[in-house]
Amino acid sequence: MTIPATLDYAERPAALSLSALEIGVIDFFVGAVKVLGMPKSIGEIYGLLFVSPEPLTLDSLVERLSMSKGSASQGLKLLRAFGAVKAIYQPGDRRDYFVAQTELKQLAAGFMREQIQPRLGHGEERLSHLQGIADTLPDSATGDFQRDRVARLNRWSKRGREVLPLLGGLLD
Amino acid sequence: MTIPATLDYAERPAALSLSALEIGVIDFFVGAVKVLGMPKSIGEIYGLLFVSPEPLTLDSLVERLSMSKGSASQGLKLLRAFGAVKAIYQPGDRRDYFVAQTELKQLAAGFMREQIQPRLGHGEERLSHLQGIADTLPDSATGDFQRDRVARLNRWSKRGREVLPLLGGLLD
DNA sequence: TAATTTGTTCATTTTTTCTTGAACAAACTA
DNA sequence: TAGTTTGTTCAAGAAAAAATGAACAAATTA
Repeated sequence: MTIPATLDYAERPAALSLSALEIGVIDFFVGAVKVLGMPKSIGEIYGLLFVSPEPLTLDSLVERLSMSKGSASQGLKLLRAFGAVKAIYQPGDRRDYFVAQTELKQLAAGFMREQIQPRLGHGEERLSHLQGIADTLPDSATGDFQRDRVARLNRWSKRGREVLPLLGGLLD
Repeated sequence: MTIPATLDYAERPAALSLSALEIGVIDFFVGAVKVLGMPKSIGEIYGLLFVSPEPLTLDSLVERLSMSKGSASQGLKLLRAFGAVKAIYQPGDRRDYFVAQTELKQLAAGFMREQIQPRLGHGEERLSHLQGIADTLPDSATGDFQRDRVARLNRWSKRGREVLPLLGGLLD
């Protein structure tokens, strides 16, 4: 009992309910989150919320994106942590409704806070550990060279701390 | 999108020939390239070259990092494309010798050119496709809303093109 | 020319990351 | 209270990314 090849869209029924514009916007965000190193489900969820004039429930995301409830729940959790999505109260309905936060500056701030800052923290720790080792290096040509390298890493780190906060200001 | 909590070079046999400082620096760069979405072999190669006072051959990288020749070759290829590593000629030796390029600004420029710009290009294409669809949307509340969203994406894109070039200037 | 060294490519294997779906808990409702 | 709806968690499976190693080519040397 096979279905004719020309009807293969029937295999992904829910995708039919997305308009060309919705598909295009989702596509855009899937590409964007890939650049930022995030799973595509994140881009799908944010993208659909971004084009939707109405708030959407978890179930409608699951249905329209043909995505598992687990992925949708996890994805929304992450997006809320970023401040990229917020839950809004709808009177007379127990379900959570979600809308996209669309201020670029806030999106960038959330990404910075949740993804970048924690990792930079680790880097700083590693760096001070390295400095400790560098200080014990012998007073040889190699020792001098390597101390210089560690000094360079410290300059990079300092420069990073100076530059990152400026980015926010550029995104108003 | 997940980052391993700890890196255990000390446990690996061939890592024995690496000093504590070398391990620490490699560790630092493995963390850094992960943040940038690159494989750890890239961080290992760059890290070892970064701390090494002498240029290294492909074979010495393979040996000291206990990495396959294939990975080392591929990694060096990518790092050269970035301008993060350069091959230097050693008289009387047929092998290629490699050194790390350590100017932060140039490293950033290479990363931008090889990784960021191409992906942004795709985004621009998708965006103009989206604009085409938006222009055909009916003159309804939903149509207006969605046209507005696409307009917002275009503003983001424009802002990105304005801001990215400024970054280079901040890294002197 | 045959053998050796050096480095690249790419199919396969391994590792890592993402998604799924079922079990569960909490909050409501009949 | 028993049943339903809503959403979360997490073990297991699927998919994607990275590393390996063997085959190959190019350059060199005996």
